[in-house]
Amino acid sequence: MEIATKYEPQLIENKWYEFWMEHKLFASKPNGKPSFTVVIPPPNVTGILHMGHMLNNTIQDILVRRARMMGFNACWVPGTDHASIATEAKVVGMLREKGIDKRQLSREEFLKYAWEWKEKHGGIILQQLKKLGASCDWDRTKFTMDPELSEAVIDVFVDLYNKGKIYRGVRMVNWDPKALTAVSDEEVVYKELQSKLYYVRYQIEGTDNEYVTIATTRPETILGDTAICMHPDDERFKHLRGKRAIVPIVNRSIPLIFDEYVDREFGTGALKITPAHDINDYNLGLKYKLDTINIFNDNGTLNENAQFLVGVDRFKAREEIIPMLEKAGSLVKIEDYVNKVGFSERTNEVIEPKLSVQWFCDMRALAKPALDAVMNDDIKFYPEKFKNTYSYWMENVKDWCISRQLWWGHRIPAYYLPNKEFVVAKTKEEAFEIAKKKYPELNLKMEDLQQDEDVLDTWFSSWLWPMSVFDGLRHPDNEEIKYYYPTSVLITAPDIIFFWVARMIMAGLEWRKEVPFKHVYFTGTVRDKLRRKMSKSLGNSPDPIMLMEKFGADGVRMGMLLSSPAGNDLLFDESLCEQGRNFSNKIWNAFRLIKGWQVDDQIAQPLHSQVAVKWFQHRFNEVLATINADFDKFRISDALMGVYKLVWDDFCACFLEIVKPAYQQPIDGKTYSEIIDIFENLMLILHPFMPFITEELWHNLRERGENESIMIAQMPQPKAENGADNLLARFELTRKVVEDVRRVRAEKNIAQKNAIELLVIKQDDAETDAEMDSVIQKLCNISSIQYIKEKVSGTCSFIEQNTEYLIPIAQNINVEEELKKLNADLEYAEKFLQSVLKKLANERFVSNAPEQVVAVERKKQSDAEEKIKMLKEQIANLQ
RNA sequence: GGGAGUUUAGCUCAGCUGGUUUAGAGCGCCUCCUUGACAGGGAGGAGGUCAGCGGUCCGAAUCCGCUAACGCCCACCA
Repeated sequence: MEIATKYEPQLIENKWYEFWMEHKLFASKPNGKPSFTVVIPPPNVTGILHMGHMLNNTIQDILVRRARMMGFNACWVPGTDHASIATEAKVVGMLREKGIDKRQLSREEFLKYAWEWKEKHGGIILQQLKKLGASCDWDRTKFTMDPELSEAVIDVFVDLYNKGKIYRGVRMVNWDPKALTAVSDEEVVYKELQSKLYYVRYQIEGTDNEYVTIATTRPETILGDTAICMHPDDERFKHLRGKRAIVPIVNRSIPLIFDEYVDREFGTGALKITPAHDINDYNLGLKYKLDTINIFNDNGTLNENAQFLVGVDRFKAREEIIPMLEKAGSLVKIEDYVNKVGFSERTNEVIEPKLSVQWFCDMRALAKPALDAVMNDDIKFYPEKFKNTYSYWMENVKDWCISRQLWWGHRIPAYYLPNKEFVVAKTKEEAFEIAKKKYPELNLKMEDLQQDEDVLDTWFSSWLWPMSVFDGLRHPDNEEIKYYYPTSVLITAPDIIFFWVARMIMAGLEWRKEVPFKHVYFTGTVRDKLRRKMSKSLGNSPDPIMLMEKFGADGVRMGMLLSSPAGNDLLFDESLCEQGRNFSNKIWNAFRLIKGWQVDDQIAQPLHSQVAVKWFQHRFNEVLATINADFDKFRISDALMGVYKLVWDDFCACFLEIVKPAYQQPIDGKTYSEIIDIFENLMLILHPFMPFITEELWHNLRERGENESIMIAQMPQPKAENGADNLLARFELTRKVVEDVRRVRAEKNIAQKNAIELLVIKQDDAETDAEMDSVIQKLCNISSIQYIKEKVSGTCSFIEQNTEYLIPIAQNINVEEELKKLNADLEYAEKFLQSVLKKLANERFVSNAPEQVVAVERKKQSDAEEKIKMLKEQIANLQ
């Protein structure tokens, strides 16, 4: 059989993915087995795959594949999120390119375009996930705006409203003047900006040249000022009590008020108050019953209320008002100033605090049980530190602004009546019935009901995701939700802990009285080598599809994992994928080697192969136990590294080198079949990490049925076997001896192909180990191992576990070099002995430390003394 | 301003309740090897006073304080 010398992932990845799909190996239905459920964090429906998704979904796939092989009924539910703001922005942009203005369209027309766009571009990301090997049950693919899921959203809204947890209110909200919608507090990101602090003086009413000077970063809002505020204890302003000031330019008379809110140290100690455009000013406005003058249009331009600069954008107005202030003699000075400005996460537009009527959800009662669930570990966070972040937010949770002034999303089921009242109901018909009963005097007709124009925040549907994908809200007793919920683990990024994780927990407890998942694994942020976040605008994010074409999906999966402990940022570098690809190739070639051997059943199994097989089985169990422990702690990178080293170092570099038959010689049948078993086990434990290559090789190892797949094969479990520790320890010593021999070979330039002799100094009563000797002989190309009683000349030597090994060499010994080496060893040993003696000489150590620890030190001492003695003898012999 | 972190080899990180660790891994680096699985390889090797200072202890990378540097999260400072 001809096998390519290099592993070519392109040739097999599609083949196996199709095979898995065809045989419905990802599909899950409730059955008698225990369930292992994961719901995908739904990516934006119009999004494309980025490195964060790669990391996140690789981890999910590993856990799901492993669970499946461990006998669980594994179900990974895929889907997408409608992402109202992001998607609507994309659609608006697309329409603009076509020369269509959203404002010219009716709601229905716009939504038609939006759905068309969604059908065309939606779900690309799910196709991309298939390249990665994601074993999602695709038949279950959900979209947050699917009819059933939408119905659940509306049900939940109505339910919360009826419970009094949803209310409508005038509030200062974060307004995005670009998206023309309110956004929640969590969707605002604050950035430091280099800006200016403007000092402006306001004339005191009724005086000629008495002024009060304020400092502001937003002089354009002066046009909406309705007061000036100072600290009540500030001596500088005592004389101004009860007076009024004149707003420059607009010449409005406003009161001077005194409140402890003002920081006397800042600026001049006097603060201008614009209740319509600043949250703090708004609160002061409420307290002192100030006028509220809204000077901005929704798009951030000034309106008629401003009287001046009408129609000018807020930032342009900020520039243009300066000469006006100067002309009025009001501008005192301008200073450079660094402050923090809120930006919309979605559009990167500067947020404008805006007073408006919005829908809110009261979070306090919902938060309490959700906080407890995490604090008492009903839900475990990995890493644990996120418990703190979570508890702080939950304890200080604020009401959630859930309305968005958009069209793409779930429309709020509130219906307004001619009398300005409204009713909330699932459908217009139901609302009509309720309204008729409530207001019989209105003689309502169906057309009189006007549905609220707003849609709900995207997260108001995502927080139901673990329930709604199983239709658990509309039909709480259906088989699916009872079987799959709560889900097993959620894999997500820490930046959506409040947006999503916290709210899912609240929703789960509110509507199912049960947590939505038992474990939450927070991945790190994927950054580039310079620690910069990967982003489209920086252009520092590699295209995952290209990466997979270059290194293979298995290689990229491994690359993603190699350096990503939970919660730590991952500094992504292509070279990690290269390492993954190299590993694929290493495995491929190990397979190639084995498949290239001729098998001869007539040959007896050599001792060294017998030992190697036994050793490897023990070693496999040992490593597998640590891998399982790593998985229990969600230390997935460590688990992968464990498999990596087992395959590369133990299997390829050590095991195969022992059992390898001589060139062009056949291998005995027993060893061969044992190697196949071992290789198969390695493929099994590696499969969750590298699904494609393992499936390919698993099929090539032996005859398989048409429907067989490694995906549904059974994962090996570590077996405790007698004598394992002893064998492993003996083998460790053997490996050290092998290394020593190789070092001597390297130092003396003796090629591996030239056989050498090994002499071992042993006392009469000392035991020998023929099994391990056979391994040493094989690995080091040693013609014979002889036991002797005394040192002979013309040899190089080394010491392991107080046994001296000698290698006769043909060439003359370089005494000087040899002495130098021995003296270095001696020095090291003596220093070591000294440190041990120092410890033992300390009476308090001997009396206070546990006996065991002291015994260990004593053993160290005698070993070191023995070694020093031998080294000294060697040195004496040379001189 | 508050909170929670991080700081260990050139790079990325392990090191769990202090004692077989005069500190480990992967990658990188250096030297040599390489017509017999794999140069995407093999063998060997060099790299660290565990950020700094102080304390507790018989014993500290590990526990406690302070200092410094760097992320992160939260917060209404004009």
